[in-house]
Amino acid sequence: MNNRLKILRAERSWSQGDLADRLGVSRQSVNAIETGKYDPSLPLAFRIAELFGLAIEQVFSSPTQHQSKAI
Amino acid sequence: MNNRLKILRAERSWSQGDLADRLGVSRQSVNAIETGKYDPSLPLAFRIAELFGLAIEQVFSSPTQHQSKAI
DNA sequence: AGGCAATGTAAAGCAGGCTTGACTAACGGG
DNA sequence: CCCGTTAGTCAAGCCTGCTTTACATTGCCT
Repeated sequence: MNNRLKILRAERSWSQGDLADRLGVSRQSVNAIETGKYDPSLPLAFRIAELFGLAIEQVFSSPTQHQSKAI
Repeated sequence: MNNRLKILRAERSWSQGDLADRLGVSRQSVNAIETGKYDPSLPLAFRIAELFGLAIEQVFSSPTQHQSKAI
């Protein structure tokens, strides 16, 4: 499960701690999700998508889905 | 976290066991998700959405999002 | 050099997702 | 009436998401 969290966060110049506060989770959770240690729960995935104003599919990509190679 | 799993499943005339097989989880997991006992993991939510050809947001609705009252 | 912010990482523990196995109840078909 | 299918539920156990605390590293600023 890849995700664009690090990019979206960097676009807004937020630290991992900033993002964690906005999501109501710990900084370590944000770091673990960004570095692919584990996947967020579905409710947290919803909060993340809402925070960035995107659909879940635009933030996270299932490994079973094929990726578009270019933007 | 509400979901339309039961409706989507009924539209296809699948039993909980059928759906569980297609998703690669147990029948009890499907039942628990349908009856709101717990939320699926994000990877499972992706598999569910893909199986029905819908976006995750079209299957699950975050409690923080306001629902449309009619279809 | 020393201090601070940001990131990465680890250990221990709690909460929640998911499994298997089993039991119950409702239903329709022989 | 019995049988098979479906659905709901419970219990025990395992694995994963998430927490807190803590430490190491890098880079920037005085």
